[in-house]
Amino acid sequence: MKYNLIIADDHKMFLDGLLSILNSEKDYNILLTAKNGKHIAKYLEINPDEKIDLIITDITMPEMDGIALNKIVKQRKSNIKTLVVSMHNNPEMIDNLIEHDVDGYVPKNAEKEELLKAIQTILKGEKYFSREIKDIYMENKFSKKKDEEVKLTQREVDVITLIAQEFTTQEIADKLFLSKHTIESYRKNLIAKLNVRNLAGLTKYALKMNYIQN
Amino acid sequence: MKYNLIIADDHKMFLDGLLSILNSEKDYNILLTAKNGKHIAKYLEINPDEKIDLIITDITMPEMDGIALNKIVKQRKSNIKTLVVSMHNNPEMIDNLIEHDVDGYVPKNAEKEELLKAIQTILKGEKYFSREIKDIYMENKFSKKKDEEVKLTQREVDVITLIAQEFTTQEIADKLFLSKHTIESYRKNLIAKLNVRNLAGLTKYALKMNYIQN
DNA sequence: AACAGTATCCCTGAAAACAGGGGACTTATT
DNA sequence: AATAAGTCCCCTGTTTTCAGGGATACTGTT
Repeated sequence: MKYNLIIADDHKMFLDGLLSILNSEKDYNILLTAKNGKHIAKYLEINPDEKIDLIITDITMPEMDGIALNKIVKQRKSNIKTLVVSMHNNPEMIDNLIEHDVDGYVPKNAEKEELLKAIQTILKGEKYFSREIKDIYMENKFSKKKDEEVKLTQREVDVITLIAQEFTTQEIADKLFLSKHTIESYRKNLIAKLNVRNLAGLTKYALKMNYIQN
Repeated sequence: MKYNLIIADDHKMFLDGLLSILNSEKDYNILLTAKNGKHIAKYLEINPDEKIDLIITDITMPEMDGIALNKIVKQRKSNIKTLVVSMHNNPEMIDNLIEHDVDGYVPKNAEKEELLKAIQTILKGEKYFSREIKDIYMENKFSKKKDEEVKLTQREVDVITLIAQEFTTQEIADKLFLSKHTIESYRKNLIAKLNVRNLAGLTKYALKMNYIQN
């Protein structure tokens, strides 16, 4: 029985590379390749019952990035594994992905042997993170202790994301179908929670956490 | 007679992809692959008489990047062609490379057919630039006026930098020994000049321009 | 001498942000 | 059953931002 794989990467040549690596392995069947997460999300929606074992995805892609894709996949509790292959190695992204239960993370400059090992490990039901990624993650966790870790709720993330996109309180209220008072409360709480002084601080936090792109 | 190619890319998986594409073409012989420009520069130094037809290179690499490598290759007047394959498409890099007489530029999200076409075209002695790259280059050349409009004065840079650091108007006024009205004027002008809506927009601009670090 | 650009300061008035409270309802955890 | 956490709404004020004006003065260029 072959494993069914899906790959998302907007760099076609990289995709070709991945395909040539995986096609020479007889255990893997590539179901689908896509240049952004949206295609895959749609595919999952249309084919809810198809057996999909693993989605390999880049992080930065147009329309829907790997972080959003992983989130969608993991929210549906469908036992589809996810492996991120990326050249980005910033701690917040890694943190975000691990918190959303990604199954593995391999940098793009890894050897193909490592990629194959990662895939095998994940398909066995274990996690696989490259040494480099683990180091970055740990380093980040240790230095976080100083600044006392803050965790935002989903709603708070929604609000700060919109704030950082330059929407006014009233506009955000309209978008989320809430009262403007509520949004004001959220902003107030966010400023207190994140220990910043104003919009500028919230915006920088949102950027650091990759809630928005710049 | 086969063509001799050299490839430089620090992403090994991408390198694998490129190799698998080129190995299935019988006209090309891969002399060397390297994960940065320095290895190649050294190789050229040691083997000054070897027939090398084309160097395919990424831009961002550790130690010596593709821009520096291209510069070295083109300075020695050795008739070695250079093709850049990159995911970066910022106008300044493209400009720089074209000025240093690179022979071609293909984005990493191009199809493999386009890559092969680029290689063939360059080996015939012509230049090859993807439509996308040409567009960015032209857009940049023609819109110089627009850029000048968005140029900030030193004082404006001072103010936006402090704004993005979460200082209030009064604090900025104190720091710069100005009236708070002046700072308000600057903020107003900045918002108009940069075509943003509020503090969040200014903050993002300051980050993009590296006036502040995040 | 006229002009463009920059830097500085001021005004009004409306809109938004911010500080610092309270309360109610839902869901998850203990 | 009690508690905690999260979401949502509201109030009273004060401060700040923001839009749209105008004004003076210095500098370098034409």
